Amino acid sequence: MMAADVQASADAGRRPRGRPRKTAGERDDGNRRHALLSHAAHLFRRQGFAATTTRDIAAAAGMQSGSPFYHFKSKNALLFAVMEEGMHTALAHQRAALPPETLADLSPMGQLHKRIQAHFEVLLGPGNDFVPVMLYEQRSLSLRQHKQLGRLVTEYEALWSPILAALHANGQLRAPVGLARLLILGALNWSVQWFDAKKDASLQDLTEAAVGLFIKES
Amino acid sequence: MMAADVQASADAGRRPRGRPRKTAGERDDGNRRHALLSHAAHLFRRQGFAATTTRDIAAAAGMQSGSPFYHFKSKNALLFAVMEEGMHTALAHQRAALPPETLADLSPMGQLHKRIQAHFEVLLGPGNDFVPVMLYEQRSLSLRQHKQLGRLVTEYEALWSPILAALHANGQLRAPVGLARLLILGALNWSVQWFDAKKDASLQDLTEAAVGLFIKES
DNA sequence: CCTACCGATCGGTAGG
DNA sequence: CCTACCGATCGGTAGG
Repeated sequence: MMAADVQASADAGRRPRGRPRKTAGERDDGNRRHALLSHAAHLFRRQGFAATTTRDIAAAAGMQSGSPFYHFKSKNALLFAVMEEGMHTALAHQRAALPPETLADLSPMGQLHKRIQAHFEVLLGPGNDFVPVMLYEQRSLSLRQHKQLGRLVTEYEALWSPILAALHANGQLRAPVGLARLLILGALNWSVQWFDAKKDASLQDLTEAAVGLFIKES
Repeated sequence: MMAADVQASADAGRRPRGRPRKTAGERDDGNRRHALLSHAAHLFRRQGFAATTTRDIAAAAGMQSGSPFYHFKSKNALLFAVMEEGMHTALAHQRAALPPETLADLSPMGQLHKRIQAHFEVLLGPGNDFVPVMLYEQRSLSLRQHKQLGRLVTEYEALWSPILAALHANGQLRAPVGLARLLILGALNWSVQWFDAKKDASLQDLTEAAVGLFIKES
């Protein structure tokens, strides 16, 4: 579900006990590193970046307080890595949900429906803390980090613009395309604040409501 | 524009120089207290609550590091006071923009237009940091604070529901009223993230775009 | 509201 | 990745 869980422990031999020791030739770097990432994402989302300590993250991953800095050069680098993974997940999910070669088979409204559905799935699906962190913690990024992430964000927005332009041309979307995109994505992103997987509506209900809200009768 | 700027220094007599000293009988409590509030709002918005120190706030208000605690019992109490003022401002502005007795003169769509415009004015108008802080820092509230603020939020939402219900009955709003309200307010609130008073559109453009996006032709 | 201060915590590092 | 640690900072308080 969530990007790559690189190689776990391939060599499942007897281990003395206690913490796993890496023997020569065994590389589980990606393993521990990603454990840090995903606990960081969870804590950043719940408490915010500034209110989360590197000790919290280390403890959640079962490490000692200094160990995160073996994998990441700073707390900030950890945040950026979380956000980058969030964007990559979102982009991959959108591309899988609406592959370029199937575009011709769907009406603009059908395409928007797919986009909105995929957006909600990544944003509100179980265990996806990476994207919410990306949306709500950009303030804590350095300027260069912000610019670098901005490239991925632009890429993501570009997936929406042609669809909205077609709807606008159709008369199914009033409002200038640029503002419409910002308002629509805002409506979707804000759902992180109130959507509760238990009560409330399902992701499907949400998707229908959003399409109905934005799109005029054909 | 921004709630109450209680009594400034009524007794504008000669002051020795240096910091103002309160002589017996002179009470400028509200004055300094509100200076703290408004600098806190500004810093909380720019840096986030957790990343802002009480020393930052004190310095911005021209005080020493311990002085904010003379006015507020904790950093958290300061945050709550900022949010409460934010909600009171928003409620007051909505009521002024669409007084109950004028409701009958406007179509549901005209009413929604007024509501959206007033919302943008408070959210994006100059010097209004209180509402953005309220929207984006609720995570840092205690449970009782959150509940107390929740009452004001409910009050605010109640200003929208009848209008949306009327539009729904009219056929001008597709999507269930409850979800529509959440999605619409989300679209508006997210504008804090991207609206730049300089470039981009004006508040007026934004309002037109939002109404056009949500509402079907009459 | 200032002065002077405390205890606790935090991000990060050396050295293995 | 752990151990042991440092310098800096932070929220808050006593006492005036």
